[in-house]
Amino acid sequence: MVNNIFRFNNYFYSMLNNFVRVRFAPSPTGPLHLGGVRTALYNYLFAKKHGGTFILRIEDTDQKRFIPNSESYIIETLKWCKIEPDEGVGYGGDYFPYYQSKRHNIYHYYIDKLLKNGDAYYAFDTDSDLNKKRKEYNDRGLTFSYNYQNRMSLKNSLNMTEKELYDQLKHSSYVVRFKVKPGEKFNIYDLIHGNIIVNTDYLDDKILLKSDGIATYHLANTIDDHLMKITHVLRGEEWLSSMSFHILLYKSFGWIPPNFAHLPLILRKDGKGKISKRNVDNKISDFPIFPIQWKVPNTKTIIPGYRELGYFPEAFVNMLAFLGWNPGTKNEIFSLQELINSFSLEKVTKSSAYFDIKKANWFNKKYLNKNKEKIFLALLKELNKRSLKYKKNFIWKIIDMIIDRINFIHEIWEHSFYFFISPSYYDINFFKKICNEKSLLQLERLKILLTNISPFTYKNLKYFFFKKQETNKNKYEVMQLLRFSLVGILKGIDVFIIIEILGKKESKQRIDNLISKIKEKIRTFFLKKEHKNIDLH
RNA sequence: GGCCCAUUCGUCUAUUGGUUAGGACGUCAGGUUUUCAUCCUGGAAAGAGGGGUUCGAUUCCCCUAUGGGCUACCA
Repeated sequence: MVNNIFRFNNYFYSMLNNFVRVRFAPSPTGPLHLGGVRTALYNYLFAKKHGGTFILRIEDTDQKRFIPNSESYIIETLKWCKIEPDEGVGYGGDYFPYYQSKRHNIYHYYIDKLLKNGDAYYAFDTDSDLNKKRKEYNDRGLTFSYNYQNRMSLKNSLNMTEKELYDQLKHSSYVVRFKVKPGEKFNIYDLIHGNIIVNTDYLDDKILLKSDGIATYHLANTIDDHLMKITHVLRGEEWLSSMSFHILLYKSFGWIPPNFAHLPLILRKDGKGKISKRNVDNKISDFPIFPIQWKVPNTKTIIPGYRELGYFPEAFVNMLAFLGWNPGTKNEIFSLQELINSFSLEKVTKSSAYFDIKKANWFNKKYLNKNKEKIFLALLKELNKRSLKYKKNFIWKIIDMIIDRINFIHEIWEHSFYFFISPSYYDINFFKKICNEKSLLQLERLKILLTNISPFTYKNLKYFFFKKQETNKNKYEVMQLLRFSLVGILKGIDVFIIIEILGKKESKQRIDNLISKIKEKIRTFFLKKEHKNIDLH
């Protein structure tokens, strides 16, 4: 018989009372990655959607894996994304402390309860004891599991007299394990995955309290979620397997479990598992996985994040939201407020996703127009760097002409420099092609043509080039030469706009520059040739 | 190996028994731009496979395959 009791928990109750409390609970073991930020985002969106509270809790139960600066990294990331917590580490609240490392006495209080009611027991097996067992099982093609089948033959309080137990507790270190009752089948309900049938025969007796006296994630997490009145647990799918065990814990304490929603994972493109913060070190990932830059401790290495790479936080958040969730509309550009308004757990996908950096870039481009002020500042910075002074209006005019050609702010200079400075570099392939007398002649003619054009306006320039010069069969070539001398590459906006903006004098000067460059090249070429001839003799 | 989850164009996804299976990114072609990009128009592109249930399955069930998670005194 399947027990259906956990399907109807406090979900409807909490929704009806507009009382939603969710938590984002990372461990300080390094920087957050894409998946972590998305989990935080969904928690935030869900909380805001229901007028609830978004809590930040630091799960620092593993001292060995602690990495300094993780916490500040997490908070800075949430700030950058504009999804700040209402409560928790760095934000205060009535359910403090929000560090699990500061809640030892709480966990001990509750573990005693479990010990007393027989749902937990002491275990004294050492690492080497267990490793030996694992090897034994492995040699027989089996997997060792500390469970109901063999717990009675292991070193624990279940098969000790009171005196033996007393002596052991006095003299050796111990862990506390949860005692799973075998032979039970029940239903657990996940808001995204639906009903899942659990058979306790497959569960193992998980450790609740480590030998250093610190609670494991499982215990701490369960107690904290209850005590902090968390209504919905939104976390990564890697926790789905532990959910049944967590439900059992709630049951043991006599508590109503919160609602669970296990979010799909973000997978690596190479099909080798979920993304992890370690991917960056191994250079496995083909896309950046950190939201903001991470300074690797004890080294000088700095790994740039999306912020440093030029992504707007709004674009980053928009893109992340759509990776595993979809409102079903055709439009995909959503502000944070729009995301909040349309967010729902029912629309979260069940399956894992592969990340596509090209789509991320497209999202960023879509946010360029909303960040024009920042583009202006970036361009101004480039000009200041070169001690160039231009009127505001002029700079804005250039930005308006260039904005469609870029994806990121930092691309503005390479697409607009030619309005401010003469090209310092010529595209080598095209330059090679035009290193000849014919081009020189054409360039000289161009100069004369420009000299004669008056007034020097876009309209007039176009007229002279196309109408008056219609006998010229090499129009295309001439245009290329003109653009090349002005820009240095065969790219950029309408060449007549460029000339008009540059003016007659500057345009002619740039043609002259190219002429002398070509002459120089031809000269050195012949010199080399002569040397070769001499060498031959 | 065991347990669990998933499976629609290359990628993100829509569709909750009846659709010419829709959109977005990317890609390709054409147009505009005498360049390049933008932009516009159009094209190619998907229900993992096999069984059921049904008048009818992408949708429900089972099996297989594939991918993923968990299987730690890590979270």
